[in-house]
Amino acid sequence: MSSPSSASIAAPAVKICFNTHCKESVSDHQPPRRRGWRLRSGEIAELCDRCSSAFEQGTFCETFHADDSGWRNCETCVKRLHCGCIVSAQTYVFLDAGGVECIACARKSLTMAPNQISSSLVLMQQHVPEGRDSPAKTWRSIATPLCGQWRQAPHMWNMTMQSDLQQRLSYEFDRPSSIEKLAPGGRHSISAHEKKFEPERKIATNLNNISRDKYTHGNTGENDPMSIRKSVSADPCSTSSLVNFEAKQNSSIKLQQLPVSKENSSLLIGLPASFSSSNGVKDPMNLSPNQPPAQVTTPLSKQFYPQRMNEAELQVQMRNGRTRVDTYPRTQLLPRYWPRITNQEMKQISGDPQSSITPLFEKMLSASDAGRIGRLVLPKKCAEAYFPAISQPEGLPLKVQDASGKDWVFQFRFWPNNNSRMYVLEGVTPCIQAMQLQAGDTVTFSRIDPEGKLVMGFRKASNSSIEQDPETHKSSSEISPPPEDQITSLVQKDGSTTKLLQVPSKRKAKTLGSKSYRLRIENEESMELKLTWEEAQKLLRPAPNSSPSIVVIEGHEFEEYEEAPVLGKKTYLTSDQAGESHQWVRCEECLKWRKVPVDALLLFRWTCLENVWDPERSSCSSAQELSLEQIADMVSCKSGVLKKGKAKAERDSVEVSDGLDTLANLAILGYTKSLHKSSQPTTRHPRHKPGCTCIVCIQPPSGKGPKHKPHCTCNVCLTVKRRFRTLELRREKRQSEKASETPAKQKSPILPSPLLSPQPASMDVTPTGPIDEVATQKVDTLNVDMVVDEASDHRTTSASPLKTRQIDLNIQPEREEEPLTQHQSVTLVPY
DNA sequence: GCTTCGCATGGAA
DNA sequence: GTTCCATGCGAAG
Repeated sequence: MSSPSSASIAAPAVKICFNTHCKESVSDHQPPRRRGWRLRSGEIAELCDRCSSAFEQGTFCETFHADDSGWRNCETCVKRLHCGCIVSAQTYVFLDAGGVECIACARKSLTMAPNQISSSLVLMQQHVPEGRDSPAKTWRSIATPLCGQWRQAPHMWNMTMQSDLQQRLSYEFDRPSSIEKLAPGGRHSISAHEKKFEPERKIATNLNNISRDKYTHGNTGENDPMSIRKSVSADPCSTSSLVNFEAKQNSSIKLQQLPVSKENSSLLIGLPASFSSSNGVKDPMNLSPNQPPAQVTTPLSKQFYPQRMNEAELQVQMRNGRTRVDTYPRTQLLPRYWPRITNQEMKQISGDPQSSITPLFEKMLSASDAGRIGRLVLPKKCAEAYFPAISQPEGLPLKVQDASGKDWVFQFRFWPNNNSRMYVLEGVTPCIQAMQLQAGDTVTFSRIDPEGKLVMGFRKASNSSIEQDPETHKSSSEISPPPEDQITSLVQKDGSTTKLLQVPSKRKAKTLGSKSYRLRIENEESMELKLTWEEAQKLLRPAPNSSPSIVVIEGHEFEEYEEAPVLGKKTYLTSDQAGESHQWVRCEECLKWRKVPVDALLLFRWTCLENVWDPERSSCSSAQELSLEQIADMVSCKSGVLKKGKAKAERDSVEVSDGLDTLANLAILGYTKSLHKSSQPTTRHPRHKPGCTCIVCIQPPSGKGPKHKPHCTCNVCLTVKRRFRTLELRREKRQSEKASETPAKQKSPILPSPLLSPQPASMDVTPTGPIDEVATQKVDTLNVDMVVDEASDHRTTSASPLKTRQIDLNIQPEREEEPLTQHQSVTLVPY
């Protein structure tokens, strides 16, 4: 049985209307109006007058396919679309986020955001089988240009397919000799990556078959798309099969910025050239084991392989339409590496219509990256996708322009790592310092074409404070001008600096793992934890509304607080010429410096309104006493002093730093609200100095130090024993006072008491036997858990986040593995 | 003793 | 279970 297509094509003299629902004959003198849709073979379906009219009016499917499956609605205008046949294949596009959109709406979208639609839509149009929705239906539809392509969720399926197609097509069509390698089973290897995406492989395999068919059937055009089309069977309603080449060729959707030769555009749009290792060693990113060695086609690649750029390769580039760096499926990168630059910004940067900027990727600097080691770890996929392939660990120098227009040369190299590679940029310290970047800041890599210049922008971490949830990002019309700190500097090819709007995102916080938690804390502008012990001591304040009790230990009188300390406001102390000391503090609101009494202990977010000592300057509108110079002197002087003494201070404080970190983190983690409350004069404990024997200072750091024997009589043990007894007695007294009014359901997570029942579940609360014995046993291991607990009196309610927060001042990593016995596990509660 | 380099390790995705 | 990557750490300079 011959198909309609073969009938119409093979026997032009006696033509029947291509519409299978129609048996009308078609005149030989075919007027244009009788031409219908383009077949996959490249021919145009020939229709009778009636069908042609229906087609031209866009009612063909409604007329003839009304009962067929595949009807959907345009996501934008809700118009009914038949997605089940080739007739209407050009009237809609698949959306990245799932669903379909009519071509009219798609055009509008394209006008607004050409780049973000082009490739994905075309690819989807081409390759997505019928009825196969995007696997990522939860992704938000791209509604506005400013939502930008970089904010789109990845379309893994689409991307993977693209990658695979790229491999195969570039392999098959770029290489005249490839015919020998197209024999069945001739595929050399299937990567794990491909195995994961078997459907895509099938599609690509079908393409393989097309190609093979092309050759085996003796078509002559080496790269003639038409010859391929002819080899494709034409089933008018089989959009589920293979590739709709016409979708690309005829669609009004054009791939922007893609120089595509007319002849091959339908086949080769989006196909990459590829970098390859200079020595021919296969790079993981090389597209095929048989990939030609040097399809170096990008301007960027000129920087790396100028000698390899020849006319033939340029032709390849032109044929392929896009360069390797352009076409590497960006969505294969982890979202945290997606560059957050919108099309608008790119236009703004490129300025010159002949040039364009291509955001490549970005990376938030880790502590290691920003540290003095001078190595910036590059995400592997980014490095392999956007930087030149390197085969030797030594790598090669890479010139990158920074935001100030200065050129930097980094060594782009890798280390072998777990059968893989770890890519780094070496020698970045000067650049990072010049940009004043630190851990948590983000560097962005982009490329300006046609120069191919690599540019390195940056974004300070302070953006995080204004980051929005991408789920709630606004449409273009709602977007207001960006705050200044959302602007990233980037350098144009002429050296001038262009400011880039950085689309806020919440991604950073999401991608920060626990390992990076400290990093995040460090980025909290308001939480400057990069403190020496002495600095931190000055900043610690008793929790608001907590009243101290006095305890005397070793002759020292202590104020004990039952709540965790909070961080106070950082201030500067100065002395005037008369020798009088002043304390200077900066208002959180107006940033003006105010003078306060030396002994004033201020809130973390102190403002002028709280300047009770100087009514004239208790408003942000009041003038500042200090000149800018004086402020600069004061700050720089103090900072300098701090830095000078930093090494020593760190050494001095190392033994308590862990406890301090924990204290500080604690204050941040759960009690930021406390920071805003008033703080009263704090502990009378003398400043912690070397030699201090307080319970904090005597702790060995992080599990270091000798284990204490059961009958150890050292200062630590004696102190702990004493304190435990004191605390226990006090607690018992308190609890007995409350016993009558507190339901038994109140389980103390802290300490046992005859008045408490049932037995607490917490491991920290399982002592039995005499207090002293328990205390001694606890001291034996010196696993002193300082339970920061509101639970002493009214604080035993479950609502308190403090309840379960523990500070282990004697951190012993191995402790977690040690099962606590009933006797061993007891918690001391220093107040 | 300090810095740099290269690799190893282990937590996170 | 695998891969990635932040960071630790020892060797070498």
